[in-house]
Amino acid sequence: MRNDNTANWPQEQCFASFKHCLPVCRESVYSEFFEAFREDIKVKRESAAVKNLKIIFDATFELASKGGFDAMSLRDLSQSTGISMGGLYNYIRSKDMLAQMVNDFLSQRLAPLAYSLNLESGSPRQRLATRLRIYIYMGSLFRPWYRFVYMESKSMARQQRDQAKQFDLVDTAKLKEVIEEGVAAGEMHCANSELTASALLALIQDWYLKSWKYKQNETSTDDYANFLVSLMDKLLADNDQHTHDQTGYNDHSGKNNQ
Amino acid sequence: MRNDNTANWPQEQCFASFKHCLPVCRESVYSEFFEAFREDIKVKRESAAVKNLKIIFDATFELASKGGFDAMSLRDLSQSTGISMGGLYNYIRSKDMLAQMVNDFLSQRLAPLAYSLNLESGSPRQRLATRLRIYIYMGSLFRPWYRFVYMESKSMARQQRDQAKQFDLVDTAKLKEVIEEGVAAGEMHCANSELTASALLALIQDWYLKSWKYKQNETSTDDYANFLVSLMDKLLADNDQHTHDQTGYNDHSGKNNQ
DNA sequence: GTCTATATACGGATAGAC
DNA sequence: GTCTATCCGTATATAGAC
Repeated sequence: MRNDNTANWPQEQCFASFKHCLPVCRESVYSEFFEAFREDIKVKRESAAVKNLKIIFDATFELASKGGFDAMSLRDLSQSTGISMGGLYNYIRSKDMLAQMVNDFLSQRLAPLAYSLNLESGSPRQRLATRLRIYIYMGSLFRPWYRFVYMESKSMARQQRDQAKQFDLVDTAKLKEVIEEGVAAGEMHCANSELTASALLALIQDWYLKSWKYKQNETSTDDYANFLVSLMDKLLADNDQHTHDQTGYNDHSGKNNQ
Repeated sequence: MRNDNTANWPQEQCFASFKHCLPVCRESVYSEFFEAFREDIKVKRESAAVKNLKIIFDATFELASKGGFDAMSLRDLSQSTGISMGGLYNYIRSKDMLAQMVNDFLSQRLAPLAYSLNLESGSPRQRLATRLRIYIYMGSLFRPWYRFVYMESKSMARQQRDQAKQFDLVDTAKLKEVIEEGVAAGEMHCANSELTASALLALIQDWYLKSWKYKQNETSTDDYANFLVSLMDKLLADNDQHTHDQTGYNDHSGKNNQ
């Protein structure tokens, strides 16, 4: 369903071009999903399965987003999808597994897609900007998935829970690494790369966590990505003229960080 | 239990001085809580009530932080507190009310405390920095309360849920207002005050949402507050030399914002 | 003021008809 | 492949003893 001039994304960095290069789109995602979980899904006819998977998981995201996954009963889900309780169990092994499927699919199938794009070319500054954009674009495309995993990972088995924290740390570390390459190259300035990377990640997550807010004030995906990149540029600017004076406030920034 | 040179906080802006000026501390908070909910609490002897309220709510925060409020059963809570099921119902009207008490106490009692401090003196830049610090310091003092309300507001009654979003918008608007004063005064530069305010709020929230992470990398409250203020200074710096060039990327920032 | 025992309902899961 | 009917555990909440 997609072309694969995948390796050449950084041509013109906007949401539209990103979608065009990514090998999966919002519409084809449940075909991938079916393939990933063939073994667990009792229904074997692909057309029927894909159709119902979409109904079931879209409804799950909807219901879980108000009240949380734990508050959602399978009876709610049954009613909301029009699929009977017994029917649901042909698509999921258990309620817990339903959550785990979302988590696993996002972390093992969707998120890695982004890394199939070419991330390693260009200056550190360019690579950092590209990374930020990819996170935002992925968040826009698969927002309910990201949101669900962020909000509900705590409800999952210990293994998944630890994994979620691990991903947070890994993502932070990756951003930090590029920042430090930029600093080493003399292209950036940064007093605390750990906290700066953390902040960038927090702003990435805010994009899919507070979609209601950004929808309300009509911030588009490209608006947000552009804002985030320009924020990054300001944070990492190399002007040593430390902006304003510190106006009497004690700045212990030397103590920051590990 | 506290002095009240409340009106003069912005003396030396660090966590220690903030705690000293605030009329409530972590230890006295459940006395305030008891007073706020006298009517709902069947136990009338204050000493016993305050002691058990602390046990009950601290345990609630602990249990809700892993698994979520909805996944926590009152049996869990009973076991964890050493108070019987029947006993618990002398302190709360229902499980739902338990969550609502946290929400109401934070929004009506704790959060307003910060506004008793003097926020209106100084330049816009100073006032903005003071606001950011207050949010961070309040987050450090009452982290479980803030965390709970952020994570569990979706599980509450519609009224509380809408209120939580409302507070987010109000906080954003307040930050935005000060930013725009700074811009008007020629003290700051900002292309999109709405998104900038949103970003600052997201970073404030990250402080109490990801405490595990900041504990792990040994970022202290003052470290984070200082970082956030310096980040703000960079974002709002008035140098029109737009940092780096945009290196081939299309920047639609003119289209940003509503 | 705190406990034990219990009423009542609801949720997850499955068996078996169609 | 989907539905209905049902089992059974667990949850909230309360009544009443001490």
